Amino acid sequence: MTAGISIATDSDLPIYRQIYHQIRRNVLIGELKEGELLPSVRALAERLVVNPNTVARAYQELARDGVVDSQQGRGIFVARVKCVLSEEERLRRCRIALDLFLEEAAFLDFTPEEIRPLLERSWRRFKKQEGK
Amino acid sequence: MTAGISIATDSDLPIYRQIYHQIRRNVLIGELKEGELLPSVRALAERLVVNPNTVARAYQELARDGVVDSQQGRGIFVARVKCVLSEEERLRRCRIALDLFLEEAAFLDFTPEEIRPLLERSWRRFKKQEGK
Amino acid sequence: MTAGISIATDSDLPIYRQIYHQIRRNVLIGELKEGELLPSVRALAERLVVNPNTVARAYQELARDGVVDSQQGRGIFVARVKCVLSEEERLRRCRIALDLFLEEAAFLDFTPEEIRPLLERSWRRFKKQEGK
Amino acid sequence: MTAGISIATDSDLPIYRQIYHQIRRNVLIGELKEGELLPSVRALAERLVVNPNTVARAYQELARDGVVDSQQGRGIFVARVKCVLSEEERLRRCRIALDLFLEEAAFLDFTPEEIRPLLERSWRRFKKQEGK
DNA sequence: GTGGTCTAGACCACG
DNA sequence: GTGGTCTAGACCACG
Repeated sequence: MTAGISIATDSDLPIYRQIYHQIRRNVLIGELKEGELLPSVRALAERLVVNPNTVARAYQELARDGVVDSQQGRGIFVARVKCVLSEEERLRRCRIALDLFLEEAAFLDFTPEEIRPLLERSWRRFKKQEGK
Repeated sequence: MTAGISIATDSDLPIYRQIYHQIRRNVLIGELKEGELLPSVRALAERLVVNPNTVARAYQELARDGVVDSQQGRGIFVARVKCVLSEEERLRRCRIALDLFLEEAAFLDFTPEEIRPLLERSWRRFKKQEGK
Repeated sequence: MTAGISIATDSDLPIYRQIYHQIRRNVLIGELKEGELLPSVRALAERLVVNPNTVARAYQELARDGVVDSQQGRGIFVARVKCVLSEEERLRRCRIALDLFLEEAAFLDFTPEEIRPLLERSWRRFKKQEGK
Repeated sequence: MTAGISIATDSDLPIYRQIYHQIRRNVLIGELKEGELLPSVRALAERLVVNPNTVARAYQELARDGVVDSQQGRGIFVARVKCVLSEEERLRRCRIALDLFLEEAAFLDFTPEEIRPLLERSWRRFKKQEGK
């Protein structure tokens, strides 16, 4: 299901990154199941009212990151089994992402005590991931 | 102390944003103290081997975000009083940052159980902020 | 409509701030409607006979203040939803602006009685804003 | 009395303009009376912990605008009888100042209804001016 | 000395 | 086509 994808014109992320993240997120929370067929580039572009090249680029990066599998002439399928990065790389990237978040939270004057409940709530959405 | 600032030319963040984040982080963890004088635009530009305009832009954004005070003819000082955003905006931005982090963590196959210790450790660095 | 923008080279405000204020004002009085496309950086620069960087800087500050949305590769659109500042900050800034005005008015030997009608007349232009 | 003068390091106004405005304001609200002797450049510079040149410049502009009267060797006195500008110029400058204020207020999402009480309160300070 | 503004012009990212 | 980044370098305002 890609029905939930929406473009925020005021985002600082380029459109293709917004599409990338929303599809990746839907895969990660189990909204999009492994093997599921994604809409064609043209179909999704039409629905989101964006340039087909933009959708194509999002799909391309999703394929590069192993989130989807593009099968010539058949379509684009949810692939995502598991992350192929080395332990070291996984940890490194996780720390970078975590640091960015904490810096922003600190800038916004959030304390750990305030963040904890936000975190708990958001985590629930990703829990489906846990069993894997 | 701004000795730790370093530029990654291969980063997806522009140079001025890298400088911005590194200084902001140092202020938020208390590495740079309120009232402290930052290196001059020219001095930092020379050290980082970037154009003075690039450093000036980073300083400028730090100033508009209330992290530093820029004083014509004197220099740039650490300011950081508190966030001027509305509750609504603070929460909105925190959620965006949190979602970005969690999606990345999920993509990297981290489970909440694995993230928790990383989080606890990283928080400590920002705890100095808490008393405010 | 941005036809009315004009640059005073003898002003104490820098060019990019003049552009900033004139566009912001047009948005606030409803002359520029939400969603409307602004002239491109290059087009406006040519019209005003200033460097494109100068226009870009004005647009950039308008974007960070939520007055416009900048969309990579598409253009810049009128956004203006609402102010994201805290009550405290809104009040603080309003007072600063008010004090500046009243001091100038007093310097010019205006009495409250003289100012009142000027104020009433000028307010009408911003009234469109009120329903929001 | 110039005891109330204070420098805000985080202001976007240069120091000499801050001094200028604070003295001018004190004269306009009657805090500083006509004929009163102001502190010497050196004395005020020492008190405010700023460069004497900075104070000198503020005094110079106050003299140019007819707010103070610098008497060689005797000192600097509050002059201020009345504004010497033409009707046309007074009105023009008042309108510019008013427009700047209203634009800022509108940007901050203030409505005329909210501004009115702020205005009434601030006006009281300048009422001493009224009888002139 | 300090930071702020502006120009000219290159090059890239996005759609 | 669009906006975003960066450099090089001039010149000004401030202290």
